[in-house]
Amino acid sequence: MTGLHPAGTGGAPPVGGAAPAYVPRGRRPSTTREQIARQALDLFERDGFDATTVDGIAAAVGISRRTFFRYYSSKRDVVWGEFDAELVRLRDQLMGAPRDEPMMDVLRRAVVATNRFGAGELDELRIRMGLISSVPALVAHSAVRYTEWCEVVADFVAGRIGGPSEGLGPQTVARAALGTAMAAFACWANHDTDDLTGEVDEAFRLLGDGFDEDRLRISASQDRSRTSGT
Amino acid sequence: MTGLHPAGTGGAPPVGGAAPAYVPRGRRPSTTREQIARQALDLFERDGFDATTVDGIAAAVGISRRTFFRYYSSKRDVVWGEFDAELVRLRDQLMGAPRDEPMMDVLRRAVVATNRFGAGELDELRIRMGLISSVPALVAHSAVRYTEWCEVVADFVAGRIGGPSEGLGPQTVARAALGTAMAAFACWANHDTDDLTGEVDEAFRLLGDGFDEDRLRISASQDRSRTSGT
DNA sequence: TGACTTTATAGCACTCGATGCCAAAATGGA
DNA sequence: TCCATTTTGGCATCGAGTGCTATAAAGTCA
Repeated sequence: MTGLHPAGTGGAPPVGGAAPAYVPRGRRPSTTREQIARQALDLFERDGFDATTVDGIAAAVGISRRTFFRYYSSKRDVVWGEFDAELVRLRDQLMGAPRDEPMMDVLRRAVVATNRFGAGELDELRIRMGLISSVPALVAHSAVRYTEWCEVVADFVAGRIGGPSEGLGPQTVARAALGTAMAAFACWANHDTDDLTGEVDEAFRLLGDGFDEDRLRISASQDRSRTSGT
Repeated sequence: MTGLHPAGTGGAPPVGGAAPAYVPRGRRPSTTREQIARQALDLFERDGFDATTVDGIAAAVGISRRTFFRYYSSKRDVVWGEFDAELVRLRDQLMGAPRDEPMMDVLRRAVVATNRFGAGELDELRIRMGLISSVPALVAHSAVRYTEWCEVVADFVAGRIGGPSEGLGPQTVARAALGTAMAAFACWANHDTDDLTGEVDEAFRLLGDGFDEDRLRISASQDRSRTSGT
């Protein structure tokens, strides 16, 4: 069985050296966030997000409804997985960039870098993103989750151009960048493209060019040739 | 009393000419959307959005809880008022622009035009936008409402550059434009600026310039001088 | 082995938003 | 007065989410 403490499967607690290794005490958790997420995503795919009840998820996992809410604070949050960790990565990417690299280049590279996933993760990610960008309840919730994302970007922009991160400039860049990333994700999740980072990269280049019309036409015609041709 | 049929206060039904004037039949509505909205916004301001219950709103208006949901399909929707009408205006503005005017200029002018309000409306609008951009439940719901807005813009962009409106280009422009508009609104609603259209105009100019760093610095320094100076 | 502490869980009661259903009230017309 | 029409109100129901409490499972220490 899975779902035991990180220490192992009922073995002796780690006693070694001076390292303050965490010794688990008390009753062991009967499941994990990952286990719940897998079950829930299966049900979401099979029955739809709205038709799946928390009771149903809990029953499928073998826990009580009340326990579910101790692992995830809402049904919506299940779809988001470990999003918080990605915010940290984004901030690191943005703050770690050389000061002389153009701001929008840093932004593009950072978003691309934080969205590089292994082939194994892409399938599940596509399911998650497909849900987030199509189920109304999740579309709604996304605005809340992405608020933190915007704050990270706005802080970065404010650090580059001066002034408070609440100013019009940083806020506009942050929200426009968010929209750009969301568009790339939605296109990737709902269409037949395989290249997520490519979509993100392209979208941010369009943004950085101020959505130059000629540039957009070229991008659109490449889309067409890639979809129909070859 | 207000809240009667458009025809008047119990007067004779309009019988004139061949015009298919709507003759009201059946029981008269006991209130209006506007009346409910006013009461609700008062309560939202006084007690906060979450602390205000639908029962409370209904009681304040003098209707039943069930009737409330016949006027607004959710508590959140009250804050949005007659948003649908604005979508029509936006589409008209975009589609009515001359073909040789640059795309991003059309977009900027259209958004500015649809957000020109009289002095009398601005106070209530500020309350609405303040709620929408700060209360989590409303931030969430905004994503759903703004989806339609994005579709209008994406259709316009697709018409300009060719290709489907679901393509990466139109979707990216639409969502980035939405973010830009949202940032301008939030800055106006939460800060001390009076000039809503000015904020929107400036934000879209920044976007159209591809968020040029020098341009952003100038904008930020103007912010500072306007806030502190004079 | 038997307390004792710690941690996770289950179950219950409750609030609130939202929906479906049906009876009752109000209105104009025949 | 009876009828068709429309709005309203009340009720029952569902589902998400929360607070509270008792209990189960684990390690520790004597």
